[in-house]
Amino acid sequence: MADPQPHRYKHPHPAVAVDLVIFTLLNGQLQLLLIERGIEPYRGAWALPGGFMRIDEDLVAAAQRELVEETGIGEAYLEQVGAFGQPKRDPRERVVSVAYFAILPAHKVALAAGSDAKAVAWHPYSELPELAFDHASIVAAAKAKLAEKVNRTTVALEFLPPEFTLTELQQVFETIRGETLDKRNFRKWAGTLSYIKATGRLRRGGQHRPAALFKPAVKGAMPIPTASLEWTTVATEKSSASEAAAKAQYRRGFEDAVSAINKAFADSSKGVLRALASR
Amino acid sequence: MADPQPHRYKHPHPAVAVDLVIFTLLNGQLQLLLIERGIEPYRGAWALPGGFMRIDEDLVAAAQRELVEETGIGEAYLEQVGAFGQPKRDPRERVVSVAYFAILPAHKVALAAGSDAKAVAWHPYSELPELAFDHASIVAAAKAKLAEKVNRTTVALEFLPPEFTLTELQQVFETIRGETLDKRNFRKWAGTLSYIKATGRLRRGGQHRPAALFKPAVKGAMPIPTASLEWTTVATEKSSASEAAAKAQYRRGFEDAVSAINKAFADSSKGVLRALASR
DNA sequence: CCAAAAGTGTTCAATCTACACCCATGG
DNA sequence: CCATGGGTGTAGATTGAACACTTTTGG
Repeated sequence: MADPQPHRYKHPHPAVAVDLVIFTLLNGQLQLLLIERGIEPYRGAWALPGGFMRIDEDLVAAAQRELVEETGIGEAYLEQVGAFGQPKRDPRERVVSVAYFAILPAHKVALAAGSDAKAVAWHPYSELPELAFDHASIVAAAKAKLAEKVNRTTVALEFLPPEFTLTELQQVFETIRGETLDKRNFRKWAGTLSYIKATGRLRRGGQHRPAALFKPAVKGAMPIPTASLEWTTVATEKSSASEAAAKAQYRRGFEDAVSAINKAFADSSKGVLRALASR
Repeated sequence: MADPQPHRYKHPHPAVAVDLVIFTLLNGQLQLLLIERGIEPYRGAWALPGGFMRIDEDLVAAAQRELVEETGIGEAYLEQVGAFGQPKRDPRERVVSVAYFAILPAHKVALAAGSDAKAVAWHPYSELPELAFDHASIVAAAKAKLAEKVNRTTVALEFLPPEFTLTELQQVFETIRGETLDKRNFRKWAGTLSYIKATGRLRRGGQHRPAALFKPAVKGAMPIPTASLEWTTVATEKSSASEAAAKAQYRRGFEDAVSAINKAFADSSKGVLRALASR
């Protein structure tokens, strides 16, 4: 009863943790949520939010639970990045970590910051501090993953509020791809997308012409292939038929060298968007 | 000492297993290696080869070890598919499984079969039996992964011997993509690939014109992006500079519904090869 | 009337796709 | 000489990429 270590196994078992790479777009920059560690090891270093999987909990449920704990937000795009399991990645105990990446839309980010007593902060992806454990590798893999998917699925919408302008959509692509896109080509291409549609409403903002508002054409957060109308239709049917399975999973990248290759890879792929890059 | 369960933890720990989806091309079909289970649960069912990760062993090392144990082959392309961790996926104990897929070249497959006392057999992907556990999901995810990568990296070469003809290369693409390709377009495209080069030698086989032989242009098994020469060059430099990190990792697909979407996805992506499909 | 972002078309280049016949060999 | 797979080019369609000015609003 009072045994401090009541769980016994014939063979040694590793711990299984879930780490989250939570992306958002803030101030025109791709940012991610980090936690300052209050305990050893790596006390004072920044780390990805995460925690141990419970023994009766699905991996993705653990990721979702962590997301809620850190941000207060339960509805967000969540996708597996992969498993990271080098023996010495955690000096205390053998830990296999399954990384997920999440996307928070900018308009919900206010809620997310400071929901907890711990030191939690958004950091621009381009100016990350040194990270604890192997979290730099995880982040690199998640970013590669994100960059690839944004061109070929609807995940860009996950960064945006329910109504958005084409300029905002363009900024999502520009920020994640890290390059500027030609406005006319972008809008021409956006016009072919079946996953957004005009609301007919306008947003009147600053001292300039009001912008037409768009919204996702499909309800639900399931990111779907972009390219052609047929496929989009197929995917849509499927996704409504299997709402419960709606966590697409994905994994790419490993160490810095490999993720550099992966970056080249993503860029060189004939993504739907490649046409849009301007000089 | 005689404690049958000497490993104790404060919190319950899952077991971590590694499962392998071992692909090859045999008789013009994509096939994968399955093991007939001799013990409960799922006794008599076919399952993916796999086993538990050792406590001091890297995940990928565990995968490699399993690969050698099952096939006797240590050198093969190996890539992470992702982590599968539903609570009830193994009825005995909580098991989180990290799946890898491997590619064996046809000319080594003879070695692979029957290397063990267990019932081991190649099964065509198109006629798989019922699989134990959630292995059907794992296989679907691995296949989606494979189909996507074959269009955008050099993994096709992993199916082939060190020297091969363009027809053989075309068959790899056709088999994995599940469609026939136009010979002239394929060869035109293959001519632009920087990752293969002609050996100058010929293979004289049946009663027909001899075929020119090609070989991989880059040594080492690291699969690299295809699209443009620049990127290929970059990737090549990187890959030789980081031989140790040469296990690219990747994960996509989850359950049948999602992997169906993923299939649509892969097909709809403007892959390098799309031009080659004939009616 | 001025600043600021929204919005809009055309042209040229590159790649995609479809399609049919001759070639070299072994038997 | 014939059966078999190896090998080759071209034209039309589609998509990619570059490029600059007008419109509408708020202040």
